[in-house]
Amino acid sequence: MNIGRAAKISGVSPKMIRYYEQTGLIPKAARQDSGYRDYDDADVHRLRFIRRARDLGFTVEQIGELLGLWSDRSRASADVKAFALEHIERLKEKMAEIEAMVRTLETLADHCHGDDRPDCPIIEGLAEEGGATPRLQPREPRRFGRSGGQSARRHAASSSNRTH
Amino acid sequence: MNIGRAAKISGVSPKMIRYYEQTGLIPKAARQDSGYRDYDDADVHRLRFIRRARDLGFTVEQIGELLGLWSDRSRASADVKAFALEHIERLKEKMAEIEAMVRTLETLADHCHGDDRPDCPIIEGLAEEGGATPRLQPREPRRFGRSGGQSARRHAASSSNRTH
DNA sequence: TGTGGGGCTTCCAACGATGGGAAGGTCAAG
DNA sequence: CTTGACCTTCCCATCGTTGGAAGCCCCACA
Repeated sequence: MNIGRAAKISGVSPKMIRYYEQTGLIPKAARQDSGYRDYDDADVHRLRFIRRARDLGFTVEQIGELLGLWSDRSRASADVKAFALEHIERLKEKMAEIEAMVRTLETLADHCHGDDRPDCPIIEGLAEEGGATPRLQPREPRRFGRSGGQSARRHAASSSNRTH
Repeated sequence: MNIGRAAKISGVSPKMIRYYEQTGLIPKAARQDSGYRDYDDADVHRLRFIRRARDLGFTVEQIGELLGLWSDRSRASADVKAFALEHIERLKEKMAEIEAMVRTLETLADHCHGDDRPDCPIIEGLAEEGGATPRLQPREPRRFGRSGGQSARRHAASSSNRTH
């Protein structure tokens, strides 16, 4: 079947399928006479596996390991379990980080009148001269990107005139 | 003061300070005769503000808005509060997503013996033929990146011989 | 048989925030 | 004057994903 069909039934976009192939996560697809990639049920099965793993927050690199564990019929279930538990720990750390943010923000927001007067403990908390807070996470990227909004991307910030 | 000093006392790396300037988040820094960027206490104050906002999970774009709210002495505290509450909602959504992952993974892990036998409900859950699960989040990037491991990247997976 | 539209191909760029590093200028202490 | 720490600009990489351009392929319909 064509890549579009495989994409539809696996839930992985054609773009990503090509990307996974390119990076070596999946083997190079067979080709039809036309040059089109050709997928069978086993391929789609693997793609669905990948998609589920992504949905559970595994990185592509980790999915490579999971695929290895999947196809390794001699590996112990303990190996898989350890891998999963390790990942769960990472996820929980991430949750804890976000939870800390939420707690801080809610505390600030609780003290904010939220009326039409200008003084605001939220902004003051950010602007605060004293404590600095610089070593809360001295070397943690922490990122975790966006996720909610799927629409409205495009031309992010190219203006370069902000406080200017 | 030089950028290095400003970086140290604000907690924002020199790289990021230049990046923020380049993208217009902060105005162009003054320059010394040498061509070095020159920062005063107000600049550092703003950088610290930015850093705290980052630590609370705001994107650079949002921080631009926060800086606007900060310097706008006529805006209502309700505006700031609404902005913060909106952000809190996004964070909670993110937490909920991660929590769902954790729950799924823990369920799978609970059913896994974790011994030296090969059969493993975790892998089977990912490989599962039936339900598909494809429409749990039909169009959600969901990403949220890495966070724990900072070392070990490089040459991700270029082998292209995996299940091959 | 021609044609149109959709699918496929590859390649290149962008997103966001950050770090690494090269090539070169500046400064202060020895 | 040299040395080393700092600064400058510029480019590249990360990670997963999407968008788009230029060009080929395929099928259905007239």
